[in-house]
Amino acid sequence: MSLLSSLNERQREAVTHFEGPLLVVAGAGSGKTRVITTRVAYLIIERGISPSSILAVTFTNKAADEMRERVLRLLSEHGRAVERPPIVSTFHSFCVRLLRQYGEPLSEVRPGFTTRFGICDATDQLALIKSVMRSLDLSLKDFRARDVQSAISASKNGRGRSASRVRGKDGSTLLAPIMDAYQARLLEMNSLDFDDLLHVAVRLLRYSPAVRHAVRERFAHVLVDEYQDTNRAQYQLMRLIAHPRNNVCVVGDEDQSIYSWRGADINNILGFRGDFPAVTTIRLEQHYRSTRTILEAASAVISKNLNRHEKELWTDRTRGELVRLYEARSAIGEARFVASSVDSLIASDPDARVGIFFRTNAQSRQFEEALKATGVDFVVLGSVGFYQRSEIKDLLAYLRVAASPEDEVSLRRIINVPARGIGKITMGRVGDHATGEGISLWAAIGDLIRRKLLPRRALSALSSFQALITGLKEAMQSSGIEATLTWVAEKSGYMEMLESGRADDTRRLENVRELVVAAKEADGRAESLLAYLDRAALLAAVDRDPGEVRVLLMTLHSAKGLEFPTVFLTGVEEGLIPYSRRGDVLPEEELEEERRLFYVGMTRARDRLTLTWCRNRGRFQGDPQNWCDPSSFLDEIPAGLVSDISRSRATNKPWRLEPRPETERFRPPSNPALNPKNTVQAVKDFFEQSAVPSREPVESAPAAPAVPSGPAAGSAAARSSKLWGGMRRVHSEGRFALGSRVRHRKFGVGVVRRREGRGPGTKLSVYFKDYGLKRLIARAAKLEEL
DNA sequence: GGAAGGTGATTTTTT
DNA sequence: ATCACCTTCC
Repeated sequence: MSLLSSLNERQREAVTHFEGPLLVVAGAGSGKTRVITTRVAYLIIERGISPSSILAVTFTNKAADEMRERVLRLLSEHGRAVERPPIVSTFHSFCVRLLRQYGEPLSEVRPGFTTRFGICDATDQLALIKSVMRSLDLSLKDFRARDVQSAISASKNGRGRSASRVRGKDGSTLLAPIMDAYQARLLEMNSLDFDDLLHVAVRLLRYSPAVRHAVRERFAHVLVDEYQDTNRAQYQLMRLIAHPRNNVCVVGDEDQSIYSWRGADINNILGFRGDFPAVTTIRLEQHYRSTRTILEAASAVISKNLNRHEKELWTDRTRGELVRLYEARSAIGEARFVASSVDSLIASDPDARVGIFFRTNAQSRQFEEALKATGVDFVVLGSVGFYQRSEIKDLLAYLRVAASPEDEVSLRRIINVPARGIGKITMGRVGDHATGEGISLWAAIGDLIRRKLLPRRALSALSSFQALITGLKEAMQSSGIEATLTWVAEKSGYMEMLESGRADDTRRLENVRELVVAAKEADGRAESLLAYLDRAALLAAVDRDPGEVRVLLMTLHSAKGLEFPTVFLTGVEEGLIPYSRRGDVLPEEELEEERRLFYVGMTRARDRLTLTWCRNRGRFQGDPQNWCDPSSFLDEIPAGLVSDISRSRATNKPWRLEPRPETERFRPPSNPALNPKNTVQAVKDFFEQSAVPSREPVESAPAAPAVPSGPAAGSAAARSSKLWGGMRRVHSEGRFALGSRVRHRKFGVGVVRRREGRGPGTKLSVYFKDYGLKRLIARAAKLEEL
């Protein structure tokens, strides 16, 4: 069978275009990935391009893996075995390879740079920012490290937007000094953060003619998937590599651009023609995925965006079922509805695959619990990534420190984990010494020990740490990754800490075991330690393989690029805008991005799409600011395409709380002529004129005993009504019979109501008469039986 | 000085 | 759930 036979005419054009720039505007479900993979195979088979001189970049490791696999399958189907396959990778991992292989000349312009640089991931970055802020005598209370982090990223990507958010109480902007110090620290420890990977790669290509030449010689064709999500640095990189042949093929869809907060610049796609005047543009407008109903509903939503090319997707698929709407009373009700629907669906259809989408990772928990209760097998993509979990990062940090002791972030991370007597004060002194002598922390430790400049106790603690790392280095020389890892987990006392710890550490122990398995696999591939650490740093949770499981939970962001016969798009009230932005006025740009996100979610569905929401969500229940109603984007879908809203029986009961008055909600002006800048002003005026919705006290308390007494109504404390008696869960050293009375040092007398597990770390649910319903007690409680 | 316990605040999306 | 910061105990 010919490579091209299953393609439509437009797709074939895109595949067979040979030299010169090519822009493929590929709407959702128009066969984008198929075009790009077939094109790679076509270039190799029909045009005789050497596989290894083709570079294809995507945004996620998952997409890269899939593309690589599909290309190789196509090649083998057409009887073409390849020794050196095309390079299919993410921008970031491509940059790492580039810098490790060709990076040497950079040491001339970037002092201290070597090709053994470390990678500073988001968590490391946050830790480093906090450490920098402390050394600048800035309290974390005055500035939020997260804000600084996004401001640094925004600034590196040429967007000053969030810089203004970083202000002290006096209104001063202190971003510049923090950034300078942060960048200096990265340089000192020869580390690159995610943004740097891109920028430094660009810098390398600009600086070194030899490298530039070599890379351009190497890659005859460059292909970029999800082009609408490229930021400036990625764009520059692409141009630098493709120049001067400009054999560059970009495939994208501005309607699916959902990463502007990461610096993705929609103008890269809207303005591609300006940069490559000779470009051939091909539009893929035939939609293969969804039923006509789903496609029309999604198109109706996205057509409200102003900042886009007119584009009309069409399909010859049948109308199919209406888009279903479901309103639950609470988040739990929503989750139960989804779970029971999924349950009956997969019971009746053995081939059913279901995607459950939500806006934020935190929202997945309710669905996990409901699915578990129903007995449905599922996999959660994302949430806290395996390689981001603290126990995993801790152990990898040991390896990093041994591989390069200058890695200050990793050093600080593990120097006192498990606790070995090196506290804040000692570390402060070590830090001062390092700064004073102009040496690294690791060198400072050695120096302090040699010259005996600290109290004896601190010195001996530091010495034992130093000995541990030295021992680790030796272990690393002589054995594989798995053995090294096991060695350090034992010798550092880390395993002991987890094993002797509380009940909630069993999960961590399992994770450590999983890490050891991963290390074993890396050994099996004869991977170097450095390569292993690179991969761990760049691997997001989303990239884990779901295997054969048919029900997948994920955020809308990680849903891009996937498709499911059945999709539940949840939490659509307020048009998906997350809690933290509720009540904020979104600038038009951000509103459009929310709409694109909604669009991405809808167009993942092949046959069945259900939109769900609830009126009262999670811990914000009862807060008038967070009463929800399904408006915004839902209103934009023509009525003929959606079912009537169905509600749970509970929901049909009268509301305990009044819905939020309609007049207090801001609707962005829909006049296309309106300048975004004026819009901001219009928004301000709106809130000046109408009374700003206030956080008035809640009249009826949530379903619970009345509040006996408490702080002023309207405050956070009053909203959560925390002075009830209630069930506490405590981890206990001893075993207590159900119903027995116990005394807690602080909470007084309580009754054991439930017991989970046995032995040390037994979880007890204890009813204390006068304890606030604020949180579970996770630490071992000292209980005595009465 | 360090460790451990306790308290209140905070939480978008990802390489 | 996790973090910063405080108190208390050693």
